[in-house]
Amino acid sequence: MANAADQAYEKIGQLILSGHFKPGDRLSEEELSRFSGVSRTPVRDALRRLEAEYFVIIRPNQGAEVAVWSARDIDDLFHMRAMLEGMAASLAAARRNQGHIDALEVCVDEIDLVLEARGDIDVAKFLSENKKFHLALIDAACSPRLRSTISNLIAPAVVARTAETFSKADLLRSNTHHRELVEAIRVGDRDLAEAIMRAHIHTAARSYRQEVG
Amino acid sequence: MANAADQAYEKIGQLILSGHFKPGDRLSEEELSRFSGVSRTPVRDALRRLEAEYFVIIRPNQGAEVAVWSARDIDDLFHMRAMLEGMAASLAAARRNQGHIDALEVCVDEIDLVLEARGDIDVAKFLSENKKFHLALIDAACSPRLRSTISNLIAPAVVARTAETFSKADLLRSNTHHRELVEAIRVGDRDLAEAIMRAHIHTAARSYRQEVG
DNA sequence: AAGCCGAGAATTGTATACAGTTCTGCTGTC
DNA sequence: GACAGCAGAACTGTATACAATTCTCGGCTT
Repeated sequence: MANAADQAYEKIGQLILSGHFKPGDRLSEEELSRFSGVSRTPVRDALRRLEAEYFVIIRPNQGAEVAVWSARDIDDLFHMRAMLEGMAASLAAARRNQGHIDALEVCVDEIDLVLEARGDIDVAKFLSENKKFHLALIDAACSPRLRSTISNLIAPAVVARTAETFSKADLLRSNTHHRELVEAIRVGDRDLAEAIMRAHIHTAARSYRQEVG
Repeated sequence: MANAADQAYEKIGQLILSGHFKPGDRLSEEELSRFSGVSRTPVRDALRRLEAEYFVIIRPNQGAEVAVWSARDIDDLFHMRAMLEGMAASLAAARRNQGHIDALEVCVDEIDLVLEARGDIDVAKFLSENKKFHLALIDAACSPRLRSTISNLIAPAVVARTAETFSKADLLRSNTHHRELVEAIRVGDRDLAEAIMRAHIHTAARSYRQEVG
């Protein structure tokens, strides 16, 4: 990481994901400063970013704490993603651009490579490639506003962990969705693209609920 | 305003809205610091917030500039608001809570008071009361994640200025929508509440387009 | 003449010192 | 014994000094 703020952001995120800090725990700026090895200034910067992603909650003059996610919060999150990423898919189909479509295809191929590998699936690799696909789709929508809004929704841990308990069949189906989506975008079918994306997210939500909730 | 960061936030927002800084203009931290009368630290804080609301664009190590809004950006913004505030209306109808419904009603009554006043309509007052209604609706949805996401979309100037060119008939119709919406929430009709809200936002988008675009 | 290069200036990023607020726990009162 | 009130501590918020990066512009090379 280039700058101190990103460094702090990464470190704090890890500390939350790893369970070192649990939901509801107080986050002292000085303590985080020691953990991340940078001063309080970039730590504060990182905390504001994490607040935007709903990782932490900041109360003026009263510091930050790790956000508590209720089942309802997670349902709402998936619903929002379904709508907004559905919109992104629709826009991508409307404003289709060859470069962006090519990028999407590369992502889908990469995910297939991970899934076709012999032995156990590299889940971490799948997750990062999957994230790339979703980011590429947002870029294909050519809407900076939509991009920044969705980015804040994708970052949360809940999302990053969704696939950890997926079966191989689930993962294969997921990438089939991706292929169908890219095809719908290529031919410019907005409604189909949007519908596929919504179904894709709602499927993920269902898997998550079965596993966790 | 209590703290320096809010002060800077308000001042910078005013400078952009008033046209002192135009889209694409560079925003120097030191200059903003002089304008707002606080040091660079809270100015930086304010700039990050304004970035989340897409008022400004920040490039690492290269400073901030006033964001340029294309017609497409504004269309997308309205579309996003229609979906998300529609979702909020739906949730409010599902999770209906008397306190929140009462609050909504107070807002609608307040707006009627503004509209029924003799002489010219106090547009500023209408706008602030209208904003209160939309915020009260978000609260009624009882979804903190949705709340913070929508808040970032409501803040932009484009939205705040939508009603400045409305006719009195438009404003009356707008509040009629509000009343119908509250009624739908009261009886727990999620679909109706969502549909009314979406129509309400799309109506605003149409008026905006006729006037500006 | 066009373009590359580098020193200096200007600006952002970070650390640290200080100010202001909130929290804690004791004390005194009823 | 319960509770209000008040130091003192701990923490967040802000200002300022310093470091690192980027920008500017004159001079040099081709």
